[in-house]
Amino acid sequence: MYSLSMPTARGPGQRAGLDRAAVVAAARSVLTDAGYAGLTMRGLARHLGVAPNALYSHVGDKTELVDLVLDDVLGEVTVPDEVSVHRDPLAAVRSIMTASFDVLLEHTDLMPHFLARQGARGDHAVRLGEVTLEALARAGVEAADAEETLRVLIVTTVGFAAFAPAGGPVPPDEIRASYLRALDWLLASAVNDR
Amino acid sequence: MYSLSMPTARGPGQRAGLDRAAVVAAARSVLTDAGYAGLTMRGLARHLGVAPNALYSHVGDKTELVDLVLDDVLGEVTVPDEVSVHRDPLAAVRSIMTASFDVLLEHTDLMPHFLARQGARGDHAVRLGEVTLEALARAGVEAADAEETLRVLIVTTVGFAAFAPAGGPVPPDEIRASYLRALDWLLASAVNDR
DNA sequence: GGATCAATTGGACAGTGTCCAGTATAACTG
DNA sequence: CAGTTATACTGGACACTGTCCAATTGATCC
Repeated sequence: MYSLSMPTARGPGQRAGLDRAAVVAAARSVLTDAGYAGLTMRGLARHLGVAPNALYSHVGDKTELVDLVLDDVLGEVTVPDEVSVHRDPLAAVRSIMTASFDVLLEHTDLMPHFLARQGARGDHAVRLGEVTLEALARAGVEAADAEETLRVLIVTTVGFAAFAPAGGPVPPDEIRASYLRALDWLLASAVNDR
Repeated sequence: MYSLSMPTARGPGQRAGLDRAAVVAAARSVLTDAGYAGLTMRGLARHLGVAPNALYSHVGDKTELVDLVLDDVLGEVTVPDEVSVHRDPLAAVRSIMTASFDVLLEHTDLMPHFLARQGARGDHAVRLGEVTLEALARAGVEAADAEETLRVLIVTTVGFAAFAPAGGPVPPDEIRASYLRALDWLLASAVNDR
């Protein structure tokens, strides 16, 4: 699949059947087993059997690429349906957050980029935010406070995910435990703080 | 001071009177008014009127350089003295955290790097951690829980600082308000959670 | 005063992201 | 179905980046 053979099988003008989704998927794959430092436009192009410039037909920028990967990752978070949000909104919030956390754990490399970009603005991220806001409202958090609470939850989730990479001094499961605890603390105060 | 004139005033071997501290200070200055993207070894060397390689006599790496800048920044946090820690430990914790937050606010660019490095390990950072741990213990947090609480506080502080850059969608003072609130929530739960 | 160590420079190496000008293919139009 | 237009892709380059090596000079120590 890597087309290490046949270095130049295509002349200029000939299509490779590339696709924005394919580029994002490949980037994500490279990212998982080579880390952020290992994600380079040229390397990615090599993996796709394509000249480096070809990527710029589908992605404006490396930054945008990483943004897309990030939202792609976020798309794997299973959002609780209306009824469960209605029945136990606090559990729904907790579920969204922990699910996001676990998904982000697989791409801790992206968290610094996430923060540098001041949060994800992709479709999936937006949807997660909306559902969470709704659940918070149902849980009894005032509309004005809900947005702030959401911000706190996001910062905490992303922050902990950023701290969790395997090579670090603190083992990931310990980080996860700390995260869950912090989440409990925050939610407890958020609903009682009025 | 920038020596834009006299491009090559020195031959090989001649000293420039450079210093590790001077390099760090210059890096910090560049960082404040050009951002992380504007901090390049070559540019920094130019500001110091020195060849790029000269920096490597005082700093092993760009990564190490940024680490040093970070700890230099943290050195500006005023640590509460023993007596105030003894008298009102919770206020001491809050003071350390908010002071750190405010200092980090001036270098939000560094926060992604901070997270990518999984925390600061410099002298100043260590000292802040020790004092905070002591204050937490005095506030009634068990030794085992104190470390976890400290971790939560750090992640929150750094995370919010990372989200605060001026260009962002949310104004900095609003971010700061959210941070203070989150801090209150966390501390309240941390001391009651036993 | 002579030897040793550290700071500095010139020059280079291997990368990086991204742009410009062509070329061939696909899609659209009449 | 023919002709035009938009788009995907390549070759090749540009302007960078961090960092290493060898040579040279200044400071330091005995």
